[in-house]
Amino acid sequence: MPEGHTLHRLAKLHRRLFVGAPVEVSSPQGRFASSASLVDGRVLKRAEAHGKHLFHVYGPDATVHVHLGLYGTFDEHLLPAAVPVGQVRMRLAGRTHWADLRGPTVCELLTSAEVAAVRSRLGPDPLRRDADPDVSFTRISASRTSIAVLLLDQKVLAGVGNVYRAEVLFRHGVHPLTPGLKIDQGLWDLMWADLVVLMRYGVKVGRIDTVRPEHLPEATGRAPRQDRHGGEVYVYRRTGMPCLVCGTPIAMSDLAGRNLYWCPTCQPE
DNA sequence: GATCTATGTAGAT
DNA sequence: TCTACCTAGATCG
Repeated sequence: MPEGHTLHRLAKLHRRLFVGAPVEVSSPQGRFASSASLVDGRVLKRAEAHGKHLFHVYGPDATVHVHLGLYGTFDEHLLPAAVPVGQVRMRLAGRTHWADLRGPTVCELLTSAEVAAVRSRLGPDPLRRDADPDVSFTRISASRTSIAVLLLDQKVLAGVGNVYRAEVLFRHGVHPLTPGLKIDQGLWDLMWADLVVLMRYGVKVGRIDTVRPEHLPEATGRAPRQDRHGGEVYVYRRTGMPCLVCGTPIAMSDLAGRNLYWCPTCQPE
């Protein structure tokens, strides 16, 4: 379930469970074994997220960089640790809890300079206090590329994935193929502020809910709950189902290899 | 049990 | 624009 909120939630959880104490780090699967041995037993200093990237900082020259990709997962449990099941890339064991990482796109040990290089390729993250939405707007307003593609470009802004993209475009009545340069500053400021609210909520509850109460199926009697991703949304994966606002069937198409969902009536061209 | 699909990205073409 | 990566839940039969 990895959009930015998932990684920030993990960072928060790992701060609580592991930061400030020595951590046993291993790689039952073996693919991370040599790096794990370099941080095994050291005190975890910080855990933080930038966009969809997670960083476990052990020292100035030892940070574990994790990207979950499409199917990576972390799971955390109370000690004692169980025998590893399946392909566990990295296992952490602290004073009270242990955690397993499976299926990440990236799990690597970096120096602080390498971390800086990774982060320099990321745009502002709506979930970080240091984020400047104008940096995103500068790129968006200079681009003929569609806003739907720009929202997934992690250099433009970091942390938004396919669900938040679809939902924020719906909530602002923006057609996905609108060129970036047609998005004015006022609209972008509203979309950014909305992402901050939606994604902070996602960090808090651990799932993506974007539907206003008055639009919920219970209130409208219009459509059954759509729960495939664990939350309540307007358009994501609701192809052919009636729009919660106007009843028009939700549309889907492929855009740059990703599924795109929108309401043809609420988001006119 | 087999098959399909996906909230992502890098690298090849 | 295409493919590989590599996991789990949903769906099919």
